[in-house]
Amino acid sequence: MEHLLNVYNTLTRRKEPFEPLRPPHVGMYVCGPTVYGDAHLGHARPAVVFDLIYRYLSHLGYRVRYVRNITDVGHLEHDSDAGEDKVARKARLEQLEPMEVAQYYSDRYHEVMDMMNVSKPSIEPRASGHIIEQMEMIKKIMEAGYAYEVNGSVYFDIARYSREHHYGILSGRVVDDLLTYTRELEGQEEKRNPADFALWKKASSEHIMQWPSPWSQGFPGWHLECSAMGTRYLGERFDIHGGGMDLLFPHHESEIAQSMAANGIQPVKYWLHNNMVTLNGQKMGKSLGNAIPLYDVFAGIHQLLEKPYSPMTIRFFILQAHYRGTLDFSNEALQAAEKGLKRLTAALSILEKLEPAGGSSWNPASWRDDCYVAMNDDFNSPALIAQLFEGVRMIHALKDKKETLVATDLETFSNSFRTWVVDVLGLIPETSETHEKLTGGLMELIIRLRQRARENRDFTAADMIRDELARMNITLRDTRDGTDWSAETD
RNA sequence: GGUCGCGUGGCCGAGUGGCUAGGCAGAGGUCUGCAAAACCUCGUACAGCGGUUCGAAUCCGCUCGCGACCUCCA
Repeated sequence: MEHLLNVYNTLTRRKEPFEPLRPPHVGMYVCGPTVYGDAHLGHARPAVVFDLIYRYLSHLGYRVRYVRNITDVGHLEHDSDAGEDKVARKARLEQLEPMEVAQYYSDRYHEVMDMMNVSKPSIEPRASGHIIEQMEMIKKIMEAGYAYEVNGSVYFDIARYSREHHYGILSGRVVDDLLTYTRELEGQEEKRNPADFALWKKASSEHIMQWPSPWSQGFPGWHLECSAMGTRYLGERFDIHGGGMDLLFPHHESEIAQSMAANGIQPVKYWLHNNMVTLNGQKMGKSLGNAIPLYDVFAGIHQLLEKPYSPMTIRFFILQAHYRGTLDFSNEALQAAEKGLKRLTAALSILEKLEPAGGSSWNPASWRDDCYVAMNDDFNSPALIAQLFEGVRMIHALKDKKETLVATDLETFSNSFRTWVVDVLGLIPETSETHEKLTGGLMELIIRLRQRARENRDFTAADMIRDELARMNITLRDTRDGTDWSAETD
């Protein structure tokens, strides 16, 4: 497995050669959605980004176990009703079982992810299904002396932990600052220190989701589920942990602390974080009313959208930016992405029809190598896409016979181009095979009829065919050697 | 206030010491019944001010602007 993949590790704040702990296996854990609402544009980013990483690692030959959790318990609504679970709160409002809500939004999440061709994780564990693992971890942390119980709730003891370990190793926080930071919040009086976080919370009587435990009838703290499920499925130490930058502190920082306390080992070798999404230069947030649900994006029914944007357009748009930079959504930018994607996928079908020549005028292997150079530099998908557009130019040049490739070179180029676009970037015109075959046959017939009309200089008929097809979003292009067609795929 | 990051041509977005990123939009041209596509050519950008250097968008400092996190938001 000779390659030179470098990844930016948040833990060390630098790019490092990627060397898995147990090659060829790679364990990757990514923080998934909290299922109490529909996924919006902000959720699309980590899903697509870590899908890219998963696909690329697999492409390199690694056997990746990709774990992405579903949080269906434990998130507290702190702004209004103190100590109430987000899922529970929504459930009460809609008079549904909490699990019904979680199931509904899980299904909706999966649906939009499928539409964007986001690969399913190898394992998708639910927090509510791993209460036992979480309680076991709390016990270990308590036995090690890093947690204390107050009134049925268990808190992680930051001050104690900081004596032997570095709380802040990931986020760059200074513990002394955290400990002296005296911002008063409700329900803090039980903690020895404001920086301490809950491992287990005693549930109030109206709290719907609760489980029995040695400490109280209650529910686990939020940071715990990822530590417990990551350990369960990937081991005490695994390769990659991903998520949004907003989770860096306190969530991921606390995960490290919990695992260190329970298992005595740094749980993750490479921490990868995707940057945030903005809309028209503005932070995206529910309170600002600009967190557009993906369903609305695909349907184009939001005020801020001029038109619908297809799932593939959103995917492509996300991939056109590097994952560690902020990404700004705007109509102008999305429309540019839409056209660029169209050009890229159109090249894919031209590629299939190319004929080999007697000689090669250039070397596709070096083109392919440049693609690897791009991706090996911390998954630089925008650089890869730039390289693919060079490939598009070449495809057109080959079609026009301005460049040539012998059969073996053409195969190399064709396979490589297709692999990058379809397998690694996951950009795929979503049509079924039989459907494609039928359409192809029909289109061939229509084009032949129109060609006959043109030969008879019956341009009225010829244009009518083209215009009617255009109304069905099918575009005809007359070229020197026949007529091409393409259809919108959204 | 603390920690971290960012500011690139009309828009988006790579690049991190010398060599055209790329996409979209725009202009001109080739092709063409028309159209569309494709192809060719064209903008000489890097927040501001200093400094280091033979040479800086790229390193250093300051200023301005933007953003993330600071108890549960991807």
